[in-house]
Amino acid sequence: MSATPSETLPLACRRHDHQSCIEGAITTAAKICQAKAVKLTPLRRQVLALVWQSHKPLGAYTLIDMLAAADTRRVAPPTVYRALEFLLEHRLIHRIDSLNAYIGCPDPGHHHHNYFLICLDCGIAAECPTQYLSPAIEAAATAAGFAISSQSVEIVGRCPACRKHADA
Amino acid sequence: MSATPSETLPLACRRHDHQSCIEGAITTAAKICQAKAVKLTPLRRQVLALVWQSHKPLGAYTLIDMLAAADTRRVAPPTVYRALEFLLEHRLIHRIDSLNAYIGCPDPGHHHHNYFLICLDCGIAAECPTQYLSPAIEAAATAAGFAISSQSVEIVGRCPACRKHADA
DNA sequence: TAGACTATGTTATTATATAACGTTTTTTAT
DNA sequence: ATAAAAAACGTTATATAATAACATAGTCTA
Ligand SMILES: [Zn+2]
Ligand SMILES: [Zn+2]
Ligand SMILES: [Zn+2]
Ligand SMILES: [Zn+2]
Repeated sequence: MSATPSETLPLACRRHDHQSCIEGAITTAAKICQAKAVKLTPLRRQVLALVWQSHKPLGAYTLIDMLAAADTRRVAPPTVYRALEFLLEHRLIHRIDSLNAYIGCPDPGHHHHNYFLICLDCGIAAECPTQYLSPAIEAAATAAGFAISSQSVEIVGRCPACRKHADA
Repeated sequence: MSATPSETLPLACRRHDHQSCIEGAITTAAKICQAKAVKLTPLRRQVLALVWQSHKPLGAYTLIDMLAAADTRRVAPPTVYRALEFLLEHRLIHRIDSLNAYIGCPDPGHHHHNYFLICLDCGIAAECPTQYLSPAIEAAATAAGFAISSQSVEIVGRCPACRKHADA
């Protein structure tokens, strides 16, 4: 395995202060919602925080269980799906189609696409920088005469950390 | 809209003799299965033919309904899912994660990835040539230190034919 | 404060997929 | 040819993901 400069390693794959991931995500979300004059209600905020509990995508029903564990109240599916819908609409989270799961967006301020690197060992999903992929996708669509409306890339493999373990 | 040379237009988007798509797919599948010494049973062949009824991805339960309509016998989900699993395993079909649906592979002989252009108007899904995307995806994964195991690109938009209608 | 609107609660249902086990058919080994 | 094994398919039940339809509560505005 060739070394990868640590600056290019996805944050999700590096040791980091994850608490500040969570706090930053909530703070940013609050700002964005305020700017848009939409409401980040307690429920929506709580679901966002739960989605951010790790860098692993979580399913809707897992979130329901987590809500139940946190609150001693069990919400029904529509409740959490509505919160997810809101968070998706305002691009605060992404949906990973191949996993039926949801993950926090680390950069909701800037419009970008659904590009993910997903580790089949540890389950983390890291957003994939746009620079390599976006031009290629546009070229492919243009060549075929398609007008792009949305796009998604899901690369499944083994993350740097898990590769190290596997090698050892 | 800029003109696209018709040679680069996906077959799915052009007028064509679709009967020969179906027949070609079955013939090729039969050859591949023979070469691998695996069995393209009547059920598997029938599911493959149904998947190929159009260039639109079909869900498993739609296939069950189509089997029922064709045969006056209704198979249970596991039956069709097993056939789909076989066809997926031998790369005779692809799964479109964003649609929970399945589509025939026009070139099962050559290993390639799950790259699709999907029309949100007419529903067709065209395989996307590898040349633009594959290097970009490899570059993105390498930069992040990921070892790729599988990859999928789903570009949703409007196909050339539907763009024409929309323009008119 | 009435009316409109938004958000959440509640119940039921739909859609997608798999587990577990039984039967039939095909293949392989004797 | 026949027994054992494997593969394919049938059947029932269930898991998992998502939404429809309607009720209630909170919020904003006129
Ligand atoms: Zn973090
Ligand atoms: Zn990993
Ligand atoms: Zn065709
Ligand atoms: Zn179309």
